[in-house]
Amino acid sequence: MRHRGRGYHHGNLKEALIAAALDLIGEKGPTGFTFAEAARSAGVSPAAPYRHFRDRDELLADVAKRGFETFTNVLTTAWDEGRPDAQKAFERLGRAYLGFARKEPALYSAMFESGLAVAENPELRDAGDRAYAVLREASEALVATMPAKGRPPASMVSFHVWSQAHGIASLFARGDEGRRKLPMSAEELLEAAMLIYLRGLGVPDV
Amino acid sequence: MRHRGRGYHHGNLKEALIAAALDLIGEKGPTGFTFAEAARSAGVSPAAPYRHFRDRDELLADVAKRGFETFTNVLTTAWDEGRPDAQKAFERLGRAYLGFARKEPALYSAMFESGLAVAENPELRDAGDRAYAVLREASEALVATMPAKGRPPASMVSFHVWSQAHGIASLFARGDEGRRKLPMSAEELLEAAMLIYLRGLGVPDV
DNA sequence: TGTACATCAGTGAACGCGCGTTCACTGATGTAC
DNA sequence: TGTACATCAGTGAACGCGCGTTCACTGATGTAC
Repeated sequence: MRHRGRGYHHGNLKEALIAAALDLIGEKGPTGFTFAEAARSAGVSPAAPYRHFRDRDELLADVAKRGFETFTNVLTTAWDEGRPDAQKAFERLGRAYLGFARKEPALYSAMFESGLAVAENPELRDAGDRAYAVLREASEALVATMPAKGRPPASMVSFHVWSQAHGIASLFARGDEGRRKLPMSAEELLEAAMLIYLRGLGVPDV
Repeated sequence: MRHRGRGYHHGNLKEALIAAALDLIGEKGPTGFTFAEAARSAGVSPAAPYRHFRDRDELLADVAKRGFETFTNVLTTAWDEGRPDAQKAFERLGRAYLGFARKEPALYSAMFESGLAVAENPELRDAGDRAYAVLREASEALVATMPAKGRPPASMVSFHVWSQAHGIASLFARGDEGRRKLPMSAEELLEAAMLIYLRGLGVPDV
């Protein structure tokens, strides 16, 4: 874990490469970063990254995996086991979702717009599943506040929430130039959508 | 408009380049296509495209613009001026949205995931605005079926619908390997979301 | 504590490749008279 | 109708560039005895 001096050995190259990739993705999008440039900005020869990653895609997948892990943490914290009540926690969850997309555009695009075949990579898929599991858990808790009769399936609710949040994030809350203009904040838009949706579900006291 | 023979002059190179770009985008995503390859697959020297496009981005923008135009037509046809009633037409509109994303993944990704700064390009922005205008018009018609008291703003409704449809399209209905698995069809998911949302709005007879 | 040695994580030079772009050019087409 | 000429849309060779990747190598580190 030494960094100073930087003699022949870097000491922390793997992390440095991931950090560099993150910067580059932030600047040019997930397809715009190159292995060679990541090496250069880590101050290392172009052959060095091969000691840590088979190829460019493996590095990108690693970034996406960390993205999902961070995302899971952010969402879990926001959900906070549904305290003080499912609806309040749900609203926090939505804000946290957008906040992540906005503050970590590089991670978000590596996770959702990099063209990586998430389903083919077990580690990546698991990391993604764990993030989704938080939305799923929250949806279950929310559905449970409804009268047992006529409860919608929690899986459907979770997919609705996910795609609504993702749609708003990628159209209106992305951190780059692809963002569309909106006459309100993305957070307000999502919150309104969630309120209307929950009322439509018949969740009490919305 | 001659095509046969293909002597010294191609006769229709601009269109051929756009078609080639579309194929390449479909294969490798909007960032994966190159000017040179488009020229090659149009059967023309690498310098030829410069007679028709300033650079790669201008070609990409042209593809995206055509995408928005086609999209506008598809949505307009589906909406059919709200016949036979706003709700039925609205449902058709949603299906048409997903159908377009599914059938034309190359166009869809050029339009929404190419990293083009749509706002900076007037032609592109106008084309995008025209597509959005269809959603907006439909939202207005829908809102108009509600009692005047407590009508939600049509603009908000249109943004909700757009982002919900876009979220489902880009997570679950895309035509490439980035697609997530879903225990139902994307169309069913969107339709359910719209029904719940409309009920939440208080649209009568949902 | 010292030494020999295995292992690890870098180097740097080299390669082939495809891309974007420019250039002087040339064949085909359209038009004025 | 024919001819001269301007214009247009291509050619193909060339360039510099950065990338991905391989290779034999070497400096640093850790460990067995």
